[in-house]
Amino acid sequence: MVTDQVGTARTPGRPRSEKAEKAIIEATIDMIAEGATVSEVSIEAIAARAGVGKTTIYRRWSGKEDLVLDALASLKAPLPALDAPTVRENVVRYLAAMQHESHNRRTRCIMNIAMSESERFPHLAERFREIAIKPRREALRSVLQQGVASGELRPDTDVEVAMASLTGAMLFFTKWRDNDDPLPADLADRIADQVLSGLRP
Amino acid sequence: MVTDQVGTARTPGRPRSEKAEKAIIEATIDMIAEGATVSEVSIEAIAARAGVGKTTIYRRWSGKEDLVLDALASLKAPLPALDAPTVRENVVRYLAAMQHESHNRRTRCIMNIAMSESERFPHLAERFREIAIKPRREALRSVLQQGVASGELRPDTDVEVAMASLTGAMLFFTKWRDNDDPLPADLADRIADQVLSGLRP
DNA sequence: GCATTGCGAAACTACCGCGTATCGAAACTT
DNA sequence: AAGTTTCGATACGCGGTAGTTTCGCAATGC
Repeated sequence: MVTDQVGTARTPGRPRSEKAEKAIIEATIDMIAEGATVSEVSIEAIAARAGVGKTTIYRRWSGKEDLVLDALASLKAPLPALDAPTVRENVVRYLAAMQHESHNRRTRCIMNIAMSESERFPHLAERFREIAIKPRREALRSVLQQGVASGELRPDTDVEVAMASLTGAMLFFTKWRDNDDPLPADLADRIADQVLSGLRP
Repeated sequence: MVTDQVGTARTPGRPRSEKAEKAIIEATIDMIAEGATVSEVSIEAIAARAGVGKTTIYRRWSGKEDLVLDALASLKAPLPALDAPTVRENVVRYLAAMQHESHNRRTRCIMNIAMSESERFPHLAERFREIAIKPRREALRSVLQQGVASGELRPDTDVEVAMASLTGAMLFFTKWRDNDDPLPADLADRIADQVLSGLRP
């Protein structure tokens, strides 16, 4: 946004506070991560939580959607390294990362929006998948496709269905399990092994 | 609520309109099915849509949450008949029903609440799983357990992981596919076959 | 007929969020 | 020192919703 062009004359007057800007974005992300809908997050609440005047928000963003969009752009999901020699090991890493990050603040934020707001804020949701979802899917897709190419997976494997089975299973556990028991530590292994080996004898 | 005790003296005055009551519940369900959050559904909007005065609503329910709870209780999800001879066929029926009902009004309502509101309205979400989710899960669990007992599935099958892989995969397609292409008609078969057979050669 | 209760509509108070405007103070450039 | 811009705080008008009350009318039992 603000380009501190080196050597160029700075604008006169008090410079905008980076600290305030960060506090605003942090507050926004926090509230969404805590389960608030985009509709429910109010500019007033963000301002209060960030210890900032509303003016400071409106000076930077035109409205709520604009702010949320910027806040989301600041979320960069680190991908796990999928460079293990076997497909199984890479899949386990991927699933374990999913499980581990299901407690993460940013990840919860991502999940909440991706799952709930796609109908109400299609523009937001789309941009959002581009940033947070797509890279991960493509990494997993690549792992599976290489597995097919190398013969480690069956040649007639439907990669899309395989991805859905693996990630869908982990999502199922992390988001919709009935009880509140902690998930088993080896859940990623169990899902990977069972999907890879199948259910039939 | 109202107990028309047979033989007992009816209360004097005009009886409450069943038609109005149904219209109110229908309106509530419709709005949630169309993607509205519980927070976003307003009593005023419900009254307007049902062609009813607000008084008529407050005379019956104490508030929004109370009303939504009753509305949800009226949703009875019909289970597909899982009496086919093979596990595969029963699984396909189950998944096909999921896919088919992903367009259904009531089902969308169920999904929206189960996925989005669990953190904000835990009481609501819990009662809700009891009504709508649990019976289905148990039906599928039973199918898989019988498959293990009969030897059609491996004896070391992890039934919970298997359920997650199957239903998670279908959910993945019906709720989070990237594009808007129609889903393949044989999606249920493909998921079932691949999860049953596994990915390995 | 009369009392009682429910009906839809409307008005009412109370509250909350939006987006704007204004304030005195603070942080910069020149 | 003068001028400019941002700061946080506060107040404003507007619109929307909650929940209550009042109105005139409809439906029932006695």
